[in-house]
Amino acid sequence: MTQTQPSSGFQQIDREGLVQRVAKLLSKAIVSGKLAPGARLSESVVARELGVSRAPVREAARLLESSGLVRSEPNRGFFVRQVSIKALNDLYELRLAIETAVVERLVQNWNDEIEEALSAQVAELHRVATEEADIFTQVEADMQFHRLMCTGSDNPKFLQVFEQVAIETEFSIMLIGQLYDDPTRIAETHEPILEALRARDATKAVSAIRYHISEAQRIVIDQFRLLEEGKTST
Amino acid sequence: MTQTQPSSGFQQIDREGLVQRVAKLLSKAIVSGKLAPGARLSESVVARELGVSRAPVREAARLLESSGLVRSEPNRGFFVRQVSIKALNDLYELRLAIETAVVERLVQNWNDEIEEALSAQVAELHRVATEEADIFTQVEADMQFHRLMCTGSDNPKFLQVFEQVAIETEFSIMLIGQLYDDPTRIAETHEPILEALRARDATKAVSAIRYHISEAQRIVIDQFRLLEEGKTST
DNA sequence: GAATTGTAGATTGTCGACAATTTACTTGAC
DNA sequence: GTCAAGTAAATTGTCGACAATCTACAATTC
Repeated sequence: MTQTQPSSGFQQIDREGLVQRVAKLLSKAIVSGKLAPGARLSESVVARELGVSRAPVREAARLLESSGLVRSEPNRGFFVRQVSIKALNDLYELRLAIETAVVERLVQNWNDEIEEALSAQVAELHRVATEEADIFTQVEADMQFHRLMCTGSDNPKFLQVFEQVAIETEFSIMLIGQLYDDPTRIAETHEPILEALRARDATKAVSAIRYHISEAQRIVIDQFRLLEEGKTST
Repeated sequence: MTQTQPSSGFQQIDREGLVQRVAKLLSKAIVSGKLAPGARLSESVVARELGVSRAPVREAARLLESSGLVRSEPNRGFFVRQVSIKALNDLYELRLAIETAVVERLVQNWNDEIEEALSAQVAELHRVATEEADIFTQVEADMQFHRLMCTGSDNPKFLQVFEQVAIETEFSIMLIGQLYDDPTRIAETHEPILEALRARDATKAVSAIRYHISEAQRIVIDQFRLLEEGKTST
């Protein structure tokens, strides 16, 4: 039983392994562009940089490999995968396939708990759009909505796949966020999905999510193309 | 340029790392039931058993973790996941979502090369059904057909997800294979898919794959339920 | 001068050992 | 007898070191 202590007011201390922390740090460095795409990431350099041994770095790299952020070549090490226009396209195709299936299941096992969670998350999306300016918080909130949908689908495998592409997804949402002048626009795009789910209308929900993802796809690709053109011309 | 030497007749030698081999061995041990579901898999025991150090075992376990065959608890180690009826159901739901999207793309970028590969694989399915009795070879051939479809979809992420659930998929096909009295039946169930793809009929192809997977799902669940009942009664 | 072979440096792959943590058992108090 | 605390064995987490492999460059041959 995972009963929490009666309001001891203590926060859970750093109960995640070194491997996870290294992986998080690495992925942040990659999506933020600190590590150039295609660059070899040397185990010893990373290990020295973070002040740990090479073993946890290797395991973290293998973790990131399965989420597609780095690729490994035997006896040659790990390399940073580059996000290409095609890769982003492929990512959204995958998300379309997964999340379509997710909303279909969500309509089936819709209940108050899920409704509560998703509604609250849309509210949160509006809140962070108005109160806070931090783009990263907004991206996190957007991700969380989709994560909640996957969780609610009651199929852990959907969530698992989502988490695997989560980092790239996060990266792409960041691109979207930079495009919209009005941050509340992000929040609004999620409402039709929630509405269709509330009505338990499978057809409507599917087309809502398809529209949502396709629009995001279009925006991300456009934005990314601009970003690349700017890079090559400078 | 990856130009092959002019027919030197040499075969590529075992160019995969120790980690991959350990992972393959472990996964085989799990799906074959040698390692009981829920059992803790001790690093030192596995390492000693295979005659290697613990480091490659740990990395292999982490690899298997991302394919959902084992789960890890911090400071407690790795445990083999149990395949439940629900897990199999979930697996097939995921495959349905993925492979539906795959055939949709396959219809779009259909070409002679893909047609050749898939046709050959169906022929291979027939061959192993008649000539050889080895169930494992048949399962491998079945898997390969679906893998080829994912490859042909030209979206690496689909293939990636497929490979992740590959081991469980293999396990489930094994169950199907044991059910059919006539092994050629497996080969035949793949023909409607290929036909629809050849005709480049998206609607037909989607319903063919949906039928194929749903039937497989039904059979696997039934077979697995029998297996479990037999276990509890003995 | 171009291509091949040889060699030195660097990097990954694997290992055995020690530290940190968990687990199972024993001991003791009530 | 039950519960708690303490303790020892076992297991995982991390590390530094050595072996295997790759990369880059120099030397040699044609």
